Amino acid sequence: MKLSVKAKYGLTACINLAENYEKGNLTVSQLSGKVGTTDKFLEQIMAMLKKAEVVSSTRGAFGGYTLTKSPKETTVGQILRAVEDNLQIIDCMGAECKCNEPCSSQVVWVSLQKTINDYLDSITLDSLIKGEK
Amino acid sequence: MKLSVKAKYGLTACINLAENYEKGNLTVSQLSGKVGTTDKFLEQIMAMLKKAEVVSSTRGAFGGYTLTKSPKETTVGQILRAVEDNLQIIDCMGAECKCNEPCSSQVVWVSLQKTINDYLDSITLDSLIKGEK
DNA sequence: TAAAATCCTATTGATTTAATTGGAATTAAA
DNA sequence: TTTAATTCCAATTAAATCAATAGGATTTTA
Repeated sequence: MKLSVKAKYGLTACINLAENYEKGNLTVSQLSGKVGTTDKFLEQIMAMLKKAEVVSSTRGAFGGYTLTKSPKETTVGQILRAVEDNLQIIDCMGAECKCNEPCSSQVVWVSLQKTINDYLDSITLDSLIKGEK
Repeated sequence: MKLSVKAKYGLTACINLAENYEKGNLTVSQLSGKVGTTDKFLEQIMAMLKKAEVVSSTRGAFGGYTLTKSPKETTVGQILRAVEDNLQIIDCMGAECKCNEPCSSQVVWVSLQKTINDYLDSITLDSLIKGEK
């Protein structure tokens, strides 16, 4: 049950955007330097964050990305769900389950999923950049 | 962040062993029928569970598998860690982290890891087969 | 009009997953 | 003592996913 590097790069990028929230835009190439990946790969990750409305962009020269909402209102859960296929831990969880019979372990997947989402939604970017637990 | 099918097959197998705990052994081929996979694939999963001492085996004719400890003492966390590479959600988490600087998001990975493990260790096989939440 | 930037889409190489295959070793019963 | 049933061990493979690379189109400011 590994998180992909998109989670790591996406969260790190958003932490940088949070630190810069009052100051304005950051470009992909500014962010990729901080994050430690290529512009082209981070572009794709930023596109996912934008689609989920976690970040907003302005195009053209002097453009870049900002957080859509303030660091206090942006949670780690919002970010990770945007870049990690909704953080879904298993396919077999709802009506789309292909099991013959309702499987006895499904209650575990459903409750674990909720535990993960609730926990990650309890962490805001603001708390992270202020170094709170 | 998907669980593999080993998690699903492994947990389902263990639930079946829990239901049979007073009655004795179950063979791989009995279990694979319940679980919905092939004998040969389930064999590999049972080997992982055995290595982690979640299950015990007896070889030869009339052999098979049982839970090492009672359903009350066996947790879902023990099972999933056995078959899912210790449930480790990201490589970059301890001394082995390859980051230049200690990354600002590491606190999230460490605390999420603990949240997942603690939650899954709070669920016993006994509670599952009795249908408790 | 030129430079800087996001946006869009396709391809690729490496890794991981989910099996499949073929047998060796062990044990109980006939 | 042989046979059938079973776990144990190790290698291979096909398909899927991941992480990146590539090439350009579009938009905006100076």
